[in-house]
Amino acid sequence: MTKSVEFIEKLRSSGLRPTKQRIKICEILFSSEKTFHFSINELLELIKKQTSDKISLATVYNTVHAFQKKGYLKEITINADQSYFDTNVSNHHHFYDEDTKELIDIHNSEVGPIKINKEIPGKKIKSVEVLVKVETEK
Amino acid sequence: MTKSVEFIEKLRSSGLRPTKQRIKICEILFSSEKTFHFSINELLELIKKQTSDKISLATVYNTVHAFQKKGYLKEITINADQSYFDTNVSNHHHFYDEDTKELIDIHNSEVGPIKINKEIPGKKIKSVEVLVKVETEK
DNA sequence: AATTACATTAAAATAATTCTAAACTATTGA
DNA sequence: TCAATAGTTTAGAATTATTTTAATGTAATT
Repeated sequence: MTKSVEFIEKLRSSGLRPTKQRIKICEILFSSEKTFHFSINELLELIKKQTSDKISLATVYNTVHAFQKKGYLKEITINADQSYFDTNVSNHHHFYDEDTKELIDIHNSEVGPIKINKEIPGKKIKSVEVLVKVETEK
Repeated sequence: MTKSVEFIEKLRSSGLRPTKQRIKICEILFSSEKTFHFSINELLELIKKQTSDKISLATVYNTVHAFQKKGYLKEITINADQSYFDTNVSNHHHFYDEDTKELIDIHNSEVGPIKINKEIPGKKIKSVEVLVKVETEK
C-alpha cells in the first residue's frame, strides 16, 4: 500500500503537478501490488465509489493519457470498441476470451522465445506482443 | 482476376444474397491475388473511384461485417481509433510502425513456433496473434 | 502576495459506428 | 409469371467514445 506522499513524489518527479485528482487516480491505480485492466468508464466508476468529490470525465482522460505517456500505464488494444489500459507496464502478453470479454495476463516467462524471421530495412523492433484468443468450452 | 459470376456463387453459397452492392465490394476486395488492409473509409474511397453508383456508408459497414462473419475478412486491431480489416484471412501476424502508421504482414512461416506455457481450465485456444511494433530509424 | 504556467471543468464538437424505418429487390412458390 | 415474403439498402437520426474549447481554478515561481 503506497502512500499519498509517494504518489506526490512520483508525479512531481515526472513533471506532473500533484493535483488532488491525479493523486486520487494514483491511489486507485497503483495502491495495490496487483495489476489490473480497466476502461475509462470502469475507472470512472472506481473513482465514484472511492471518493465523494467527483473528477470530470475530461480529467480522467487527460490523466490516463498523461500516465500512459510517462509509462505508468500501457494501452491494450483488443477490439476497436474501446480502449483498455493495464497497470502492468512490464513486457507481457494476454489471453482474451471473446465469449466472456475476459482479459487475462500471460507473463513474459510463460511464453517461449519468439523468433521473427523477417526484417524490414530501416525499421527497428520496439516490442513483440502476443494475443491469444480463447473460447470458453461449452 | 475473379469474375462476377464467381462472386455471385460465393455469396449465394454462404447465404448472402448477391446484391449489386455486395458484388461490387467483392470485386474491390477479392479480385486480386494480393491481399491488403483497409479501413471502412478507405474502402468507401475505393468504391467511389471504381463505380459511379454510390453505396451507402451503412451498407459498407453491413457488408464488411457480413463478410467478416463469413470468414472472408479478418479484423485487425492495432489501436482503438479505428477498425482495420484484412483480406488475408489466413493465420498470420503483423508489423506495425507507430511512426508511419504502416501495417505489414508477417507470414506465419516467418514466425517461429510460439509456446504458451499457461493454461486456463475450460478455455481453449482459438488463435495466437503476434503484433510486432517497430519504429522507423532516424 | 502577485504572477505565471499548468490543470480542471462543463459543455460543445467530432468521429466512428449503429440504429431506424421506409423503400427496394432477390427469392420462393402458387 | 407474378405476387408474397424475407432479406437488403438507404438517408438520416441516434449513440458512444473521445477530444476540444474556453473559462475558472490551483500549484509553482518570483
